[in-house]
Amino acid sequence: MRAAYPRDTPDQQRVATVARVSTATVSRVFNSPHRVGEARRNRVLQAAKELGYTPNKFASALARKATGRVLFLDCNKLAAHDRVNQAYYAGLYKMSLEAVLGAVESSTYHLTIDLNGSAKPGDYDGIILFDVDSPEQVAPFLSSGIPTVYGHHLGGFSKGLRAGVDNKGGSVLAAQYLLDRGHRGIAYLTGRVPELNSHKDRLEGFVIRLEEANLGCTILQTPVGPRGGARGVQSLEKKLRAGSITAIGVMNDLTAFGAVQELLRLGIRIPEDVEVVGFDNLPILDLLPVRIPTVDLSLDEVYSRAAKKLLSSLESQGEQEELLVLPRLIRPNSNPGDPK
Amino acid sequence: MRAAYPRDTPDQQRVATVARVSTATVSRVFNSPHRVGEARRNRVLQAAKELGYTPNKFASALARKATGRVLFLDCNKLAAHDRVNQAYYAGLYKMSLEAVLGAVESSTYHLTIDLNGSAKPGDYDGIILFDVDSPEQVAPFLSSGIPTVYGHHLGGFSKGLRAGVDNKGGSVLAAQYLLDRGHRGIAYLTGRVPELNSHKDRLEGFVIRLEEANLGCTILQTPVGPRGGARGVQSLEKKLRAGSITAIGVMNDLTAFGAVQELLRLGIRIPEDVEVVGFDNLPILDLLPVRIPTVDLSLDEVYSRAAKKLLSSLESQGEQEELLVLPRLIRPNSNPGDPK
DNA sequence: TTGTATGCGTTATCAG
DNA sequence: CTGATAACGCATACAA
Repeated sequence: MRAAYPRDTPDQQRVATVARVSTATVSRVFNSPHRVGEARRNRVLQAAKELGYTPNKFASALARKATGRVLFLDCNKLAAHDRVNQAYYAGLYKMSLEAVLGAVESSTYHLTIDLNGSAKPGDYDGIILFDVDSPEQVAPFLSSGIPTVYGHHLGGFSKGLRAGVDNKGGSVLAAQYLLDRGHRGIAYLTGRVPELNSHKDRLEGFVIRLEEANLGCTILQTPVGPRGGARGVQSLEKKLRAGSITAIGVMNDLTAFGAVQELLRLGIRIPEDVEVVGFDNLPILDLLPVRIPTVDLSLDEVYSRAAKKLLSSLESQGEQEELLVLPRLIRPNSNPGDPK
Repeated sequence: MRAAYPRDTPDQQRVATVARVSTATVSRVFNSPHRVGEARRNRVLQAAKELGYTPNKFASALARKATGRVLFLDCNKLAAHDRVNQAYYAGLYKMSLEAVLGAVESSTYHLTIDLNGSAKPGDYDGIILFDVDSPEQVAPFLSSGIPTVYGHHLGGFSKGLRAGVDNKGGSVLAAQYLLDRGHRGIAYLTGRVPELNSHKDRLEGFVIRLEEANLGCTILQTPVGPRGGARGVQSLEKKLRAGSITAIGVMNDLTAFGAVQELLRLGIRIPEDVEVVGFDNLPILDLLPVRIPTVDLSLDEVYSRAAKKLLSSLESQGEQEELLVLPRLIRPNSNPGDPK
């Protein structure tokens, strides 16, 4: 037998009694406050506060004939050879999840997560797609009629509610950093271009900033990951030793990790001889004997906004805006563990 | 105005009609099947299957006067100096979450997550605590009367429903591996002993296995993390070069990472000269130029069982058993990305 | 603007 | 073992 636990949670009726109004008014105060007279509204809010009342989300959803649920779905499905790398991004997932949670928690909706992709639209009032890869991936959700918002690399996407990282802008920051440090011979390790939006945008932003400074850029396409980074450095070795290249921008930290390792192995000092700047702000950078700058995606910001946008579009059909968050540069001397 | 989405989900009434029974009977079939006659039960199951019926969890919770929610709370709060290391464990969190989800999903309960610790018991019918650290941490939950299950390092815990990793057993596997490889001079890097259960158990298991083989063990206490691992190796350098120590067990992979790096830096080859075995099966091991064996916590198994245990104890007050899952050794030649 | 009354899908009580 | 029926807490026509 299922045990019953005393739930002293006050209900709408209690609040209504205390506030000397009807339950309908209490409901209105929480759903369409503007439709309630100020005097009564204040009485209700006061009573609710005193009693510690929170609307029961389940009953709410039931009465509304809605599911009352918002889905958070991890879409991160890359090519098979990238699967192993995904483990390094779990921290970003967790951070994003936390951000979404903060927004949904305070609404009348419940956050539901799905990690294995077995979710059907229709079971949810709203959907948040994490780390989508291609338009085909989002299409079924958008056409389902369920309000959907997705993130976070938006290069090739053009429709629906979406929030993302300004990869181009982030790369501009990275290039800017190297320029400020006085570098003139700069190389860039790119990856899966042009298939991957994020890599393409990052490359573009980097090159653009250098062009603005009337500088060229040695672009090298390498496999993504530590091994690719090492290989990239090997290709550049001559120029690095000759001093014609003194800085390297890398498309992500996983690859930057390998690049740094290889540089050190070759006896090239960082940052004295060569400087490297990464992207993603992955914790693995702390495993290197030297600190390098990187670009933080600000995914918490991205998904917090995404969630809020979705929730507000659940109230009124919103517009199909795109929302871009500018990443922030993490300097090698700053402590990544610091409070933001 | 909130849009209404067509939910063609069949309800209890539809199933009841099709099965020619009352709604009460349908409810019983899904909650206490044994209280329904076989003929009718089959009719109901058949109808439910045809219609694709799933009980509405919200209505269920409402009628039951319960919250209908199960909480998954991340308790991982270590000392400040360890905070930075936590980022490496996000993957384990995600894996555990997925396991819990799988179990809860198919029940009439909803899984709710809380990442910032602002959850109050009483808002939930059941609670799953992830990665608890000390008995004081769980005490308020246990005394709240809400069924609670916690994991996953159970060394110092003695009450309540719990599921955990057999750290001792895992360490035995690690030691066994080194013995099988013919090593006789073996060292062990331990960490925060005796405060941390996991470290204590791992040390114990390792030493016990060596004792059984009539071997001693050079035990070294080092800080946890890459730097600590490097320092440990430095302390052992003479013995390593002399060949009196040819293998090192380490309390976790983060520390093992540093140990391996330092060994290689010293020109000591792995596994030819010295062999290292880690613990936790963290993906960062792939960032090393050599593969080392490690011990996988099987947290998916742990938390899957934990969730099932909790759910069943929600039906009937269960016993306060402890559940221990034996980790599995990951050999350096096996691919960690392989399907289990 | 406000209150009354009804229903949302399910479980639990009670009578048969 | 089974069926009718009353909650569960809330939102929303509808009436006032």
